[in-house]
Amino acid sequence: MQNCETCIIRSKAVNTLNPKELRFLMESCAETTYNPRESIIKEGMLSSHIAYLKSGLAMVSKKGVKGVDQILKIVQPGNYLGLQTILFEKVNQFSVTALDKCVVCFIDNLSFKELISRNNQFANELLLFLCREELTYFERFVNIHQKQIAGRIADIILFFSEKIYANALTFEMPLSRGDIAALVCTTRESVTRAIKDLSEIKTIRVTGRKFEILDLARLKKINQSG
Amino acid sequence: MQNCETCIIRSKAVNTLNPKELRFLMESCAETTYNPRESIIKEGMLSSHIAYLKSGLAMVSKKGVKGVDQILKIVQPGNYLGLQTILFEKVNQFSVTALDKCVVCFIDNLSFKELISRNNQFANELLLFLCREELTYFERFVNIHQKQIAGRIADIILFFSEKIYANALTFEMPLSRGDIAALVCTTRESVTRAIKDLSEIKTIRVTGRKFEILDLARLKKINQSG
DNA sequence: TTAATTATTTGATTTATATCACATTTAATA
DNA sequence: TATTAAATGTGATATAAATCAAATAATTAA
Repeated sequence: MQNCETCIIRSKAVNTLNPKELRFLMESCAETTYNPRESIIKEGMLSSHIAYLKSGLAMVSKKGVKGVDQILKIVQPGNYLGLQTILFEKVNQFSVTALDKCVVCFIDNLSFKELISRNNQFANELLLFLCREELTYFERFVNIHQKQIAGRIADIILFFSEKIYANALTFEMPLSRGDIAALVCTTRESVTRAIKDLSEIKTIRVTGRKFEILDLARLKKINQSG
Repeated sequence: MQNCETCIIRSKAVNTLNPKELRFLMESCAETTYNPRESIIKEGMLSSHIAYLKSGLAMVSKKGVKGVDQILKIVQPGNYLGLQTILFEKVNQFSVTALDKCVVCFIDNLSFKELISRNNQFANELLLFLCREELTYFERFVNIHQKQIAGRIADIILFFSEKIYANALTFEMPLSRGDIAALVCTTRESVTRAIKDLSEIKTIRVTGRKFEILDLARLKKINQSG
């Protein structure tokens, strides 16, 4: 059993719970640690719990018609993972894989639903969470097709720099070239070439998985212009 | 003021309201009728209401980096339109346009939020609605890149036949060739060509906007195989 | 350390689709 | 009904990116 009362990365939703509800949550909560590349949620498997990422970095992916996995998003600590599956209790509609060492809290579906119907502030926060997520997908959907590969690569480099590594200009990319391809809807080879192109015009410097942004303004421009 | 009490296309969420709450909803509700191609919600404009599609067909679209509008989805009666904007009260993140003659109910944001916090069954139904929507987007996102144009066109023909026109094999397409392009992420010309290709192998017959499915099995196969 | 995988890079080639330019049909308006 | 405008179709061409194939580089296992 976890101590949700002292958890420092509690979700906004959990923050709305009263002491009694929080104890109820604690009693139906279990914490697990994952190594990099370990599967946290497996698409097609029976789902019984909602996952909450306490620490580490994870990715959400889903199989398409060709059987190839596409990465839907990178998840940071403080986010729910299987929220959308509350509906389809039966099977997971996507996979979640650890990129770092990850600490994940699991809450069983039933208890989670119980909290939703008990506390409407809790439900409200979840609503906001889902709305925000959906708008992010809209953005992503609309842009991924209107940009060519260099633009999309610029986009994810900026994403990691800004969103994941707090505006660091140098960072270690947790994704392989193949992962990046699955994230921006292209092939491994095209990712390599796009990175090479961006390097040749001195916008970035890349050695293996170490990424360094040399010309932030230009990178942003490439991201915008596609 | 509308009569929500007798509305036959009430959302599952609204069905959870008690008589008092329903009256509250009615008092903050206004109904408007739109002609085909009329704008119901305009991206970038200040948003103050949540829209609910009572009848007709509408499309949700959003501008990408290139300034080109992409169609995110086709909305059928019984669905909320601006739900995701509850968060960003300021501006609409997408546009909604009528395809048919549409009847739309508007509820002001504040009253809607009030209902969420008053009735947790209401909030719960909205949660389920958003979850279902998100899973649909996942599906769409993952597949649109793994299929080539013929497969995507097959997909939307099947979508209209099955989902919009109750499995009718003959139907009037409410979208122009350009709209279809915006929906499946391609160009007007490529849509024309794909339709021509499908027609030549006698899978469909198309005259103007009249679509007829001749070989359903084959169309489904093309949809699956990409 | 060496061998054996696995990941990445690079070049050559192919292909699906975008783009351009123009013809034709259909719908809207005077 | 004639005139204009908008939507659609069609061919030629260009191009971004996929695919194929093979060489390096980097990990992992023995």
